[in-house]
Amino acid sequence: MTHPHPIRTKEQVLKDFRTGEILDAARRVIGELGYAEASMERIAQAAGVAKGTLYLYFKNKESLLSAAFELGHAELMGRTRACTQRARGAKAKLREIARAFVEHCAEHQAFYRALLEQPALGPDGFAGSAGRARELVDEYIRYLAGSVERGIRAGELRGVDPERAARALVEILRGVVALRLREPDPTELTEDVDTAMDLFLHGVDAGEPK
Amino acid sequence: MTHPHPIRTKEQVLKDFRTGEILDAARRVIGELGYAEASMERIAQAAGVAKGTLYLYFKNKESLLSAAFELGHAELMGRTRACTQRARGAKAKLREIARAFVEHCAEHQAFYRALLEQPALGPDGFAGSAGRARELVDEYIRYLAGSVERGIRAGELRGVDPERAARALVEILRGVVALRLREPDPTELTEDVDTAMDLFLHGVDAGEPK
DNA sequence: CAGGCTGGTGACCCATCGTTCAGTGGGGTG
DNA sequence: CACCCCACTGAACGATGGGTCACCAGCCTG
Repeated sequence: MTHPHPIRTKEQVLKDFRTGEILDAARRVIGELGYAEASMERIAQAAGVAKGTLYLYFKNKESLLSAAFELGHAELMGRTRACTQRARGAKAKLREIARAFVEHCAEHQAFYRALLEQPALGPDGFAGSAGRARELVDEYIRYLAGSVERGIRAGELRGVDPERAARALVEILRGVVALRLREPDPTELTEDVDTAMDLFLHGVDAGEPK
Repeated sequence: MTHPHPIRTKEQVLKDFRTGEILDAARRVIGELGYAEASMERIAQAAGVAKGTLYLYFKNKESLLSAAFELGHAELMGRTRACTQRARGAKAKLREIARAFVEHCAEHQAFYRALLEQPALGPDGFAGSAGRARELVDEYIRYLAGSVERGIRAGELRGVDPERAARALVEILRGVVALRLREPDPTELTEDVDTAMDLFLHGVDAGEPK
């Protein structure tokens, strides 16, 4: 994504760099102030540029925010794919994925609150980038559903609807993240993830392990 | 709630009536347009009064919206309590509660999207009524946790953390509602609730029924 | 070094929204 | 019938925020 072609030097590189800086600033601002308070002015300030400069790199606010979502999504997907490859067995994979999800959300703080709220939002939600955000969430859920489905075929998980199960897992994790964001540091992250996975797995597990 | 005292006639009754009309209008507008688009102007329009009139009944936007949340919450709690009394056994109770929840959300359409999104919102979320909304959601969750706890003591449910389990259930149902609001009429409501409860119960059930 | 080109600037424009308040009209009272 | 009272109105106001554009400065070129 950073190197689509090894050609185009100088201006292009600089442009990409500035774009990245702005997107990072946007995520920071959204994370700290919440979506509603994330004005173009504040984002520009956080990025150390003037408001007008944002419009040299993005058509408007909506496209800037969409790009910010896209970036966060790409990072999460990368991490998730790594988990899938690293761990052995469907249950272990899902547990790793859950941990990665909660960690990723915690790292980017409240930025993901916005993303997590999105799937329920209405006609245009905020500004119109809701549509894209929903697609990204759906893509993530479909990816998890794939893991669930393979687990089912391997006989490791019960024969549930993979997509609904994946959605339920994401919703549960969303709840965990929401709670963790609200309260300073209630319990260890691992413990929260374990509890959530215990609840989830016994609704999906094919049977008692022994 | 409608009749705190049988005294105070005329003005008071009229005032209560207008207040109710405005709150209904507010819920309608929030439901149809989403929270971000729910301006005082639109709410006034929907209620058939002038914008200024709203300020005769509510101090400001925040208190109006808080009152609207309060109303919806009271309705949901009433329905939920009825379910708790009607059904026999923890699992049956929870199933009824789940159905009532999804139905109630469906009836008030997207209004509950806003409420459901709330728990994850940031410092002040929108306008500041987020704090109150969070409290209401928490109260609802605590109520469910009570049902779960009694189920555990009765040996009907596994010994999980009641509050976390209740939260997980609400989150799962939230996902169901979000999906139903997004797509016209994917499946029968009962089926969705059953699927969700199947996923949830097998994570809480004390053991195989046979 | 002169001149233009280009990325960056921030004051400005306009729309929107929450909130206010001087005015009004219709129903109740004497 | 005249008067007043007050619920209601909606124009107006200040604040805020997205988007624009005339201007500026630094650098490359000739």
